[in-house]
Amino acid sequence: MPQPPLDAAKNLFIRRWGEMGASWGISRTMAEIHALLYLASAPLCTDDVMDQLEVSRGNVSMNLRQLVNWGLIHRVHQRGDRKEYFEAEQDVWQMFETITRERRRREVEPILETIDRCRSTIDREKPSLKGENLKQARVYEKRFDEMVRFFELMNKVFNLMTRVGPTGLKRMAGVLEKLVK
Amino acid sequence: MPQPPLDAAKNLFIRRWGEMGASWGISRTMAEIHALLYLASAPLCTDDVMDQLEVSRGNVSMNLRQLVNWGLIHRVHQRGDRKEYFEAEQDVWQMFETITRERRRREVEPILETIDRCRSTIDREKPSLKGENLKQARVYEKRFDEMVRFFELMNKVFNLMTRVGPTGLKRMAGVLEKLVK
DNA sequence: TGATCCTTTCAGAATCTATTGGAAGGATCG
DNA sequence: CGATCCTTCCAATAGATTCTGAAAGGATCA
Repeated sequence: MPQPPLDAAKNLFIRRWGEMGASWGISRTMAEIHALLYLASAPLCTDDVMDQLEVSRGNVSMNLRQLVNWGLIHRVHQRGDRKEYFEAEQDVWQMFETITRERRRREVEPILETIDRCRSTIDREKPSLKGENLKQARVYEKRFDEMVRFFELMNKVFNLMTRVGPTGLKRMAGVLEKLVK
Repeated sequence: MPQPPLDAAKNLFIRRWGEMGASWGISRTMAEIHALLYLASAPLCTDDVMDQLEVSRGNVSMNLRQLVNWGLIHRVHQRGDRKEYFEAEQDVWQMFETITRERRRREVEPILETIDRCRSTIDREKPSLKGENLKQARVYEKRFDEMVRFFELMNKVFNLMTRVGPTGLKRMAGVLEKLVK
């Protein structure tokens, strides 16, 4: 007994959000659960999710946990009910902050650390190299340094972006627009 | 007969870049090939890649093609040689532009289009709803609108970022830093 | 034209990831 | 305490992705 009109929109959004998640590292189901909770006007419990998305209990449990770990959804206790309920972070900017923070921690930091190690190796070996090898070392140095500089600037910009929020960002967009001209 | 010192750094970077790619939607091998070419001081051919990464010819061929499609590497003809060679885009900012453009096209645009459709559905149905359903409709409206606004602002900011490049961005970081205080 | 060299394609195999469903673990209640 | 209700874990399996290797397709050369 679904109410067709609104559910059509809801399901469409959920499906698309799931696909999008899949092209990130997020599993389709995890993204769908997130979408479902994002749209929900009240917290949902495990069974609600199971019914609406038609996935198993174990699967829902796992993915809810991951979402909680990421900080994209929160556990909510409904008084007078033993079940646990979940609700999504509603503020899109908060979501953005959470996602970029997590992704940077999981993806950017390791690569920066790796490049750092690579740089040290090269610095260490460079004095004893000559000819072709020295040339090669110089190329590596240049590439690594450019990449580090890029990531560090990006890090900074994203930090600032989350701190100034949407209003600040809009103002910033204004400034940039003048720069472009 | 590898020259150990530099290869250690190279291989470390390649491996890490591969892992990172995997946590995006990019296959490990594709990312590794990209890393290999990014570090290379001269264009490489299919066999070079096969040898260095120990993957099959077919695999290399497929992934090179994808990388070319993305615009992350370019075909290069070495005069006096029938083979095709490949070199990576060296400019990190150019890389960034390419990647964000592609990802926005593949990921952000579809979701915006979907939300648009969802919005229309709701607008269309809203007049005929009442009570609980109307309330629900209003919640959906709010959520969708917030999300659209977010993506549109982001789109704008990214466009500007790629247009002003690193120098502009640094200047912008300065402006933002003042805003934060 | 035939020989050579290189690239692309693709079906099947290997590998990796996600999902299920049942069993085990904890709470809370009477 | 046992009964009930809910969550989590996990081994087996289903499903998806990636990779291989061989065959076919194109170029270029003499």
